[in-house]
Amino acid sequence: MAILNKFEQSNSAISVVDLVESLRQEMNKTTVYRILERLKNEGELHSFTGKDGRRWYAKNNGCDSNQQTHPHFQCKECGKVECLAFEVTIPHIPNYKIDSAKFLLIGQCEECLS
Amino acid sequence: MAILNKFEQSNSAISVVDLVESLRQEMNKTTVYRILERLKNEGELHSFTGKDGRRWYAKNNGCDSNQQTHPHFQCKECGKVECLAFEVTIPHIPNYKIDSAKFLLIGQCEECLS
DNA sequence: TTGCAAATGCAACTATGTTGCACTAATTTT
DNA sequence: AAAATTAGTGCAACATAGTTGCATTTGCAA
Repeated sequence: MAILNKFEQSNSAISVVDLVESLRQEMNKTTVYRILERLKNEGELHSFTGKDGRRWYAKNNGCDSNQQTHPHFQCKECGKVECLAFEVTIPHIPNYKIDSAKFLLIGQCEECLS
Repeated sequence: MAILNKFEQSNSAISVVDLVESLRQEMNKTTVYRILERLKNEGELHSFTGKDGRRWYAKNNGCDSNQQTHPHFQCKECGKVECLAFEVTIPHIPNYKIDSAKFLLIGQCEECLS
């Protein structure tokens, strides 16, 4: 479907805001939200929160166990978000049960630095 | 001032929503937002985003350099957020400049587990 | 064709957070 | 002490992300 296409074409994460906007003529925003949630439940996508508290989605390329997670990077200048290609071990805390972790790095990307 | 008191009394982080609510009779929500931002700039507090994208604040107990950050933990049952008492090294990425990092662990806290 | 379930559209709503502007301290200056 | 500047507060209106209820459409199966 149209939404998955968007993720095939770009390797970056895409914000829900952008998706709703760019699909405005094809489908309703409620539909976009619902499809994204479905794709997440089906394991095609994963979601996380950007530096401003808005939701982003990205393709699931295998990975993401209970022990490991990959960080995301957001450029504070252009706003772009990427999945970083390495895994981080989720720390263990005595007496707590950790299900998942969100690791967001904020800074400047290659293009914005030059 | 009244807001700092709230943070002295509790060691957990406090969500802006809770603060606005609990101070409703003493001050306007705009004022709460502004004071929180000021305390953050002055280095008294730090802010971050909870699992649902809402903003939380917590006391600054020294620490938080450019190289290290402490993770936050949010209980998915009771919603409580805590600063974790250890530091995590912020990874270095070639050609990128990393300014800061947000590390949020999600799971169940001691009380909710028992 | 009929009937049912899943998917979509639409409008209204909720909630977080922001902004502009007026008003009120609190300080400083003369 | 009076006037003038500055910082802090309140209020209302706004902006935007995300959700919900309900009606309508679509697709598929009996």
